Amino acid sequence: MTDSSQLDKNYSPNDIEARLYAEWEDGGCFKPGRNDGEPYTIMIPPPNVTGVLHMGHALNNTLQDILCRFERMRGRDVLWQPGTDHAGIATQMVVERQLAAEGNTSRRDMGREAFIERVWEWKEQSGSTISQQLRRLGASCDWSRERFTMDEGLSKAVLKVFVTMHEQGLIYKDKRLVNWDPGLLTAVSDLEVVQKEVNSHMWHFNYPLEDGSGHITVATTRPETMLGDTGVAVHPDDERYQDLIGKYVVLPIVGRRIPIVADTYADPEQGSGAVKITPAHDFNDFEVGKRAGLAAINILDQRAHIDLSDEAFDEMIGRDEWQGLERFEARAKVVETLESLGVIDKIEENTHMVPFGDRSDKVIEPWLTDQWYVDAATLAKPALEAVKSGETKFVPANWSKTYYEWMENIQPWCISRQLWWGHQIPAWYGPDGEIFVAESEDKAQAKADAHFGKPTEITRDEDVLDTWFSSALWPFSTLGWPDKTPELARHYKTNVLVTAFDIIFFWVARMMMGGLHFMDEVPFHTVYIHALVRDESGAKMSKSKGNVIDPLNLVDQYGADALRFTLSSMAAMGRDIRLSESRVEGYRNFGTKLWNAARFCEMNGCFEADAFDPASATQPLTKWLVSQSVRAQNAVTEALEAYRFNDAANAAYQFIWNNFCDWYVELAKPVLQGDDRVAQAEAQAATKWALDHALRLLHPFMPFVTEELWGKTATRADKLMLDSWPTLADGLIDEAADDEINWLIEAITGIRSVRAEMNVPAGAKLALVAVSANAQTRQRFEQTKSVLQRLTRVEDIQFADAVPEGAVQLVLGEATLALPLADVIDVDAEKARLQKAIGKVNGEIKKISGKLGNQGFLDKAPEAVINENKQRLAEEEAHLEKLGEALARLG
RNA sequence: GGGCGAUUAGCUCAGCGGGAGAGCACUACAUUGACAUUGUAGGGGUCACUGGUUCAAUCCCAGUAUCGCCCA
Repeated sequence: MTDSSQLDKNYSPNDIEARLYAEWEDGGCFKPGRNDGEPYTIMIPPPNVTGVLHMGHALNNTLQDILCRFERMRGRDVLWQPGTDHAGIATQMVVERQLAAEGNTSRRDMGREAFIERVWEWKEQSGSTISQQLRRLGASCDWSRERFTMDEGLSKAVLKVFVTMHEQGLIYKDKRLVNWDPGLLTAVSDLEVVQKEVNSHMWHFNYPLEDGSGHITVATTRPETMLGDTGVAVHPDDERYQDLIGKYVVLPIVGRRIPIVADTYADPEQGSGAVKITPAHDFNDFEVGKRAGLAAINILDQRAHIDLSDEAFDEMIGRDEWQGLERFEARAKVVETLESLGVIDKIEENTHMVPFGDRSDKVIEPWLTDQWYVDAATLAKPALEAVKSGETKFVPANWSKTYYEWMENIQPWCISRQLWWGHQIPAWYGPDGEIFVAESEDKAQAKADAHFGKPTEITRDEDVLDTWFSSALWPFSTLGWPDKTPELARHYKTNVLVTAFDIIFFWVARMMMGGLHFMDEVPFHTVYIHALVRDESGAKMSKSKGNVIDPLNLVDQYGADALRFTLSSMAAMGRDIRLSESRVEGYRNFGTKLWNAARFCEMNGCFEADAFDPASATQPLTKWLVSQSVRAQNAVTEALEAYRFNDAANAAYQFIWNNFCDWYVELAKPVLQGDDRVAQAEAQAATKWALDHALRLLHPFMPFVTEELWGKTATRADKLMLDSWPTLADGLIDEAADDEINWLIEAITGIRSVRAEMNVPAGAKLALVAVSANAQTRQRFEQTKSVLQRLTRVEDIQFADAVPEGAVQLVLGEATLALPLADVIDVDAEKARLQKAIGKVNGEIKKISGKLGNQGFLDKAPEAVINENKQRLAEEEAHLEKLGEALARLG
């Protein structure tokens, strides 16, 4: 046969992907509202606008796209809402770096307005990187609805939420310790702080007792903070210090008189058991200070330089020497000074955890400032309840524990940031500091004028809100809230949030709180938590380790489909994914396999075949194909419904490669290429039908190659992505046809196996003698003769009552298949082969009969299990007998 | 310290109360047959260890060891 195919010999993803994506997008295929199906909605976890696609995004969005394409084909009205968040700190840093590189003025020189204008310019030029990259993965989001957290509409939502929550007392201003980044000069969230192990020292200081009766030794990793010490704590039960509680020490250098207090925070096992308390510069000390009524004295400015301008230092001798020292210089000076005072007990090597800003890599300072807070504990209650009651379900369920932990221990959420890029806080201050919160300056002015009884000048709070404040509103602000839009009514609550576990705190928690408070309904029905993608050796991918695999690089090399399939086939629940490139290569080959199966169809006239009605198949092989199609469809569907992406992908893979390509196509060749026109027509129709079925089942995983083949294999009314998901009835499964084809497969495999084991040259044609075959087996041989001969290189099939001399024998059901090999056979090798088989069967028999000989088993095991074992035993015994006979014949 | 999880073939991982699986790698054979980005066949496992529950444990429970992650 000549290569008559219109299809190229190989599938070339690079040529095809961009074109198909444009066709989908331009054709409006991603938009909701194409049908009146039940809505299905997924909100993308908005990537950072400065972000570039990494493996985590690739997995996350592949899974979302699989769900969207699956549900779209099932007739749901799908909205996958895309967009990005404005990433306050990250974006501001990017632009500031750009300014610096250009040798331009800093943002402070430039002024707020000009700077923000500049950020918007950057956003217009570079802000759509990740959106473009998601397109390359095949993501079927509705880009016409793309949103950005700084959009006008979303900003309106932010204002409304802030003002409302302030009125409700859920947003307030407070003076508390925050994580202060002295590099970026802003408060940052707990989640933006990374703890790193640092080799340093533990310094032990002797603080002299005020009464001159001695000293108490305190240990610290941060000597410089001693300038702000306002107490020393010991454990109330610590016998060593019972008489010291309530006494005072005199703080060296400063001269401050500070009390020794009892507090369980002091750990008797740690160091000396006594701990210095610096409430203004340590989170734990702050709590101790509150309990013991100790003052909090701030000793650092915003850059973390020493600032002793607090009145507590008014009496201090030599205060000026310290003023303005950088914190680490101050540390050295404190140690040096204490040394000269002779109050250092000892200095030990010590490794401990130090907080660093994840963006700035500067050591974070707990710092006492005025900030805006959300009363997260109050909002967390309904959010917690919603998961406990099952209104929102975590998949896998054990992640709900992580969520509970977080929600139950939630702290007030600091939402103000000392940045310019972001939503400026809608709060204005009167001359006396009175706060006016309103959605616009006019309204705030009106409030102020009313308050003061005359026109009064007000100034706006300089700070902006945490990016997550606007992200928390994402599931409804993107749908038009606070306006009552049709989209909001139709698509909230959303069906599922797909995200990684490290984002549970960022996303899930905050969106749950926001959604419940403002929509009175949870934002998602289900939260699906997927794995983290690691490198081949299991390490988290990071730039500093240099083990980052760029997903787009893999897309270039192997195609988006191959990457998507790899990720989904490895996306088992609750596990990490170790990505290896060979796996991606393997699934690229899978795409090629499918492609060539389509070429085969074309070359065999299947493209022009009539429509096939699976219910009216007549040939066992076509019936078997239908059965396999039904089983594959059920397996993929059930797995996707349960978010078992790996099972779904593997079911599709197995159907296409093993069932369709390896067996069906091979078995159908004699029919497709034979003379029986009726059988041929049925086979052609069935082949085409099954190929379409395969394209549908595989589409969510490999959208490009399936769509391309869909278009190439027939004239279609519409795109595959808009076609329907198969829903074949279970009744189409034909057990009898399955048995027959399975028998055939077993026969072929058995004969091939014997040939290979006996080193029969691949080209050698053999004769086959079926001994003691019953009527059904004889009939099967007659029916499948041509394909059996073709696939096993058997020339002739005969039936006999006795095994001929010098034959290799294999047992198939009640029959023994003999391959006369008189001239080639190695009797010893054949004996060894049969003995090995006998050994295997004997092992099985021993195991099963052991079970059946156990009275407990017979009494307590379910009847079905007992019967199954009895049947297996009978089969194995019959098999053993035949093998024994075969061995005996060899003499 | 609190929590979660892992340990199954050389590697990466599924499975999970009743017959140990996949992909890759490996070995042998096959090259004008849809496809060598292939096909056929094969080797390879005390399912970490120790107890317990059960008629039956890779699977459930407890403990041990090793490794990971999250929170403090």
